[in-house]
Amino acid sequence: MFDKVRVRFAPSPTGGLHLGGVRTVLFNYLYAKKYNGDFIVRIEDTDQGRFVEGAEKYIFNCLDWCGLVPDESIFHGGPYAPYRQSERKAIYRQYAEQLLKKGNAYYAFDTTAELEFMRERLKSEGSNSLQYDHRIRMSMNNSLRLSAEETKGLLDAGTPYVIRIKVNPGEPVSFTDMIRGDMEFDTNNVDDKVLLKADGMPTYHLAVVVDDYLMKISHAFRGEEWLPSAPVHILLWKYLFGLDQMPQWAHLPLILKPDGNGKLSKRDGDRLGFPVYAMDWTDPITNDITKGFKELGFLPEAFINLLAVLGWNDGTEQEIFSLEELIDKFSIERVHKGGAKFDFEKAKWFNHEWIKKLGIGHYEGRVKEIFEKNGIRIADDQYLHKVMGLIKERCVLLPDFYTQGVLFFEAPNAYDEVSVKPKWNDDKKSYFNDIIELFEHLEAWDAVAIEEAFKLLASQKNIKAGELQMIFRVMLVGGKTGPAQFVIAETIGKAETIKRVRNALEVFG
RNA sequence: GGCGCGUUGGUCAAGGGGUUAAGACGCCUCCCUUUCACGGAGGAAUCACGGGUUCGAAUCCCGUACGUGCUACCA
Repeated sequence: MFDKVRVRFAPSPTGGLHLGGVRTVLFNYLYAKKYNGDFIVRIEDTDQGRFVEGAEKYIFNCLDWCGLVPDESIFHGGPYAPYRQSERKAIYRQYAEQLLKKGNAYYAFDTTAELEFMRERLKSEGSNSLQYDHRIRMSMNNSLRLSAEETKGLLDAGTPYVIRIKVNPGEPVSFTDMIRGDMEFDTNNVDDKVLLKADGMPTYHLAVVVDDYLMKISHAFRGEEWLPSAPVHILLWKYLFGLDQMPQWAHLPLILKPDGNGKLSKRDGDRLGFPVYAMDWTDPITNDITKGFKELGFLPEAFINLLAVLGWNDGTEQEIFSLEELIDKFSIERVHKGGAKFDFEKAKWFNHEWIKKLGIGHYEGRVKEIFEKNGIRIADDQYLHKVMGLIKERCVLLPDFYTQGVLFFEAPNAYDEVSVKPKWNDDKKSYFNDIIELFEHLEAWDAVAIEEAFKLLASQKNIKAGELQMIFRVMLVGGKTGPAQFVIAETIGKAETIKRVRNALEVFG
């Protein structure tokens, strides 16, 4: 039926790109690439009222950062252009008219007020259904109830109208969802959805079906929130192109907020202190910035990984997957049916793992930027590289390289005196005065040699080396943190080590 | 309210009639290290509930509860 796997991601350019959105892209992408298929990005901007400046470009930046490169899109071109629905407006009308002609759709002239009135009436009658459907359409202002002349008259007079699908009650609708299995719907409670709006733009329902057909989409994976309107799409496929042309569906589970219940939203992230968007999003009107995973210091490899295993696993104990491995191992059938709560702690764990796993070169540039943003000029890239190697296993997010690594660039300006004071005495003071001299004459300046000299002097002076080491550490970095103190000394160099010991000596008295 | 979808530790989850019900995150204890982290060894903690079916149910069926999604000329 389809000679090639073709999937699409169809975002609306209305703001930041949500975690759930990225995961939807990811699952589509993985499936397509697994079968050497195409990944298409189509912009669903049929609601001009919600259009947000800059959102399009932003979405592609996010995809780019994630490494999920489209084969066809508004920016990548392709044989089925245009890929922006607002530019395809005329196409949809054609199909709406075809539906009209076949009797599967009708004109509706009801005003907003009339629709509201209808719902009020239904509510007061105690009806369970407030929908515009077969139960009430013959009492509404549409071409089904009106005579042909009346309809023509309204049309000729330029009366605003929409085109609605005519859903026949009792018509069987079913499809096989690749995740949920066989699905059946009762068209008795499917409403006559608007297909073409008064402004001539299609609604999502018409647009997806038409574009999926025209763009030869073979598999359509989308969020679970679309399940209730799936029967409308199936019907449209049936009326317009035939069910044998329809893509295979899969409805992905939702990503839920970590506390309580409900779909994860931007607000939850703000409230709980973690990002929900892939990258920083600046609202063009309010200029409010919403934090993204990237800017918080996530690696794209980790971001992709954590999203992939939220609702999917390969059945083994493996948790760390590269994009290539995911393409190899992904199977849509193994995606869960139930939603998953997002756990930021686990998300950070993935990033930690990827920082350790990846070569420093993968993120060195970003770390350098972070240092410079914090006012530390990196004159020597080699040195930064070396420092990063020393601290990478203790960094969870990229900015941790700064907090863990500043000590290699700047002497401490405060000391953990609470730890040092109880152990500080004249013997120790003289020890450190002597060690300075010893260091100055040390030939080889490496961790092993430094440690040997350090311990030798300790035993000569009959002081426990352990206590001295702690103090030495505080002298070098200000607190009880960081890698092995002799390694620090080696790295910052002889002159700097001596300088820091001298400084500390003055403070400790 | 109606309709849909779902429900294995706190979280992610394996498992699909017979298991001591994996593993991971987080938490706790210990070891390593006189720092922190990494690493290692342990620990606490689970099949929503009620009925069936069956020799046997986390697994199959039916209810109930709970959650969630949709119910727009938004996607």
